[in-house]
Amino acid sequence: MNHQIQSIAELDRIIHEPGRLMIITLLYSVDQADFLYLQYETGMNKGTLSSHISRLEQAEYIHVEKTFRGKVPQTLLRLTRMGRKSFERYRKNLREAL
Amino acid sequence: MNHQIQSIAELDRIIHEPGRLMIITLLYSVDQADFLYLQYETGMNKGTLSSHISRLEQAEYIHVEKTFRGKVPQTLLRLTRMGRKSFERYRKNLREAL
DNA sequence: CCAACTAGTTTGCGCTACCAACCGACTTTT
DNA sequence: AAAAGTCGGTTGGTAGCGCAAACTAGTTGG
Repeated sequence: MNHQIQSIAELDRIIHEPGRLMIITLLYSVDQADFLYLQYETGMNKGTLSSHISRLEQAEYIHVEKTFRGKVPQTLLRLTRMGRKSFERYRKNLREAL
Repeated sequence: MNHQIQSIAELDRIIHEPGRLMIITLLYSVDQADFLYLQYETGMNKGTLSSHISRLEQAEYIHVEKTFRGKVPQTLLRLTRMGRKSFERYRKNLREAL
C-alpha cells in the first residue's frame, strides 16, 4: 500500500463527514460559536446539525454548553484540545493524500 | 456562508467516500489498473471494492473493461475524462477548504 | 468426473446520514 | 389567557456504507 493511499485509509471518519467537517472548520477558526450561527453558516437543518453536534460531543471533539442569551436559550460550542489535535492530524493526512 | 465552508459543502460525495477516493487516486496516477491490484493496494475486500466500482461506473467516472489474462478473467479500470475532471475539481475544493 | 480454486457479483445485516415533521419548554404577542 | 414564535432535540423514513457469506462462471488438479 503506497503512502498516499495509506493516508486516505487513515482519515478520521468522524471528521471526514462534510457536515462535521464544516462544523469543525468553523470552530477551529472562531474558537466559540452557537447553534444558530452554525446552522446559518453551514446551511444544515436543525435536526442534522443537532445530530452531528451530538456525535462530535460523544467523540469528545467539542464541548457543548447550554446557556442563555437574555431569556433565550443558547447552545455554545467549542473545540476540545482533542478535537483540535484530531483536526490537525486529519488535515495532515489529507494534504499527504493530495 | 464563507468561502471555505462553501467549498466543503460542494465536495463531490461520490469521490469523497474514502474507499472511492483511494480508487480514483490510484487510477489518476496509473491510468489503468485491474481489480486485484486495487484490492491489494486499498486493502478493501472484494465485495466492498466491487460495489464502489459499480458506483463509479454508474457515475461515469470510470470505464470498466472485462477481459482475460490468458484464460483468467480480468477487470480493467480507467478514469474517464469526466472522472478526471471531477477529481481535479474535488481536489481544488479540498485545498480551498484547508 | 469431482473437488478445489480464482475472479468478481450479489445479498443480508447492522450502522450511519439526511430530511421533514413533530415535540417540549419557554417567551412574546395580541 | 390563547396563539404564535424560538431553540433545539427526537423520530420515522429512505438511502448509502462495510463486512462476511453465498453465489456464478469458468479453470485446474487428482
